Amino acid sequence: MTQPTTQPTTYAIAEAAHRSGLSIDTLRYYERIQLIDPPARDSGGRRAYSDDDLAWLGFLTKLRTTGMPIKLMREYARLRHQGLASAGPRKRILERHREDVLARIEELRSCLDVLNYKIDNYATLIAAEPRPQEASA
Amino acid sequence: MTQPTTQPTTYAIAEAAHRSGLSIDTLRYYERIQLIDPPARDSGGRRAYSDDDLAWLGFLTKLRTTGMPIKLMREYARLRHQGLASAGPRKRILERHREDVLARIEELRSCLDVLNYKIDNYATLIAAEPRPQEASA
DNA sequence: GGTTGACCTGGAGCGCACTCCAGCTTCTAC
DNA sequence: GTAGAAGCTGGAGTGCGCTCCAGGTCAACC
Repeated sequence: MTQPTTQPTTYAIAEAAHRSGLSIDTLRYYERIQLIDPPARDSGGRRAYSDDDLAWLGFLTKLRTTGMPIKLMREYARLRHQGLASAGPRKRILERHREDVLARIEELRSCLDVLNYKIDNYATLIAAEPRPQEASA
Repeated sequence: MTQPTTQPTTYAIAEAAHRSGLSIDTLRYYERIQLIDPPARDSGGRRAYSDDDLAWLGFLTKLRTTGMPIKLMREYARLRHQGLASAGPRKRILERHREDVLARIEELRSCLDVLNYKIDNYATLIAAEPRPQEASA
């Protein structure tokens, strides 16, 4: 909490990291690779993240969490700067990504079946076994 | 198909790669890091994968697909060599992993909500917009 | 006014999971 | 018996997404 009492709410990088769940290094890294715009700076040249910045970070995090590659996130970020004109392309990126996520969920679910089968199998095996330590004489 | 007509079914590395969906390099890599046992060799010293080998590869692929780190897969592979005695630990690994997969599915699903929201938003925005090219005079 | 701690920069390093390469052997087909 | 395809080995290289570091600045508190 290092606000100069003038601007409503800005966050030092440590606070922004805490709130976004990213590391300080990652925040600077995201800025470097232009995933986020350079945030405002305070009088001492330190980054001062706004609520909007945090909201964008939050959305980026959703995209990362769902496995969108950073390259594509950059493309999305770039389009964002063009405002409304790029709404179509951005929508298409998200739709495409939604398909990927749905497919991924399906993939995971199908692997779950195998896991369940294997686990059941082990359960049966173990139940059938005489206890390993106290062998039944 | 390079079988000497004696052994029932073995597969050259290219065929094994094709059937497992892994690359030839990955098969050799998995062997190097002891995820799989060295397969049999034919008279010329070439790898000859069995159906059992392929089944194990198939299972490994499920684990990888669901994000199990290779280190843990190695641990699982190691336990496997101890036979029935390690059924308990192996079951525990799979149960733990199942939890991870379920959590991951939930995470993806919750991100989907955000994606859907955003996409709807774009749809509304775009619908409200006068067509970009043929501006309404 | 000196120390402490948060933050700054540019750049190097890292862990993971492959992937590629050079140089060699071996089988197959002509 | 020779060309070409497929496979072999050990080791180096790659792409991704961070993560760490050295050396410096700045502000605040004692």
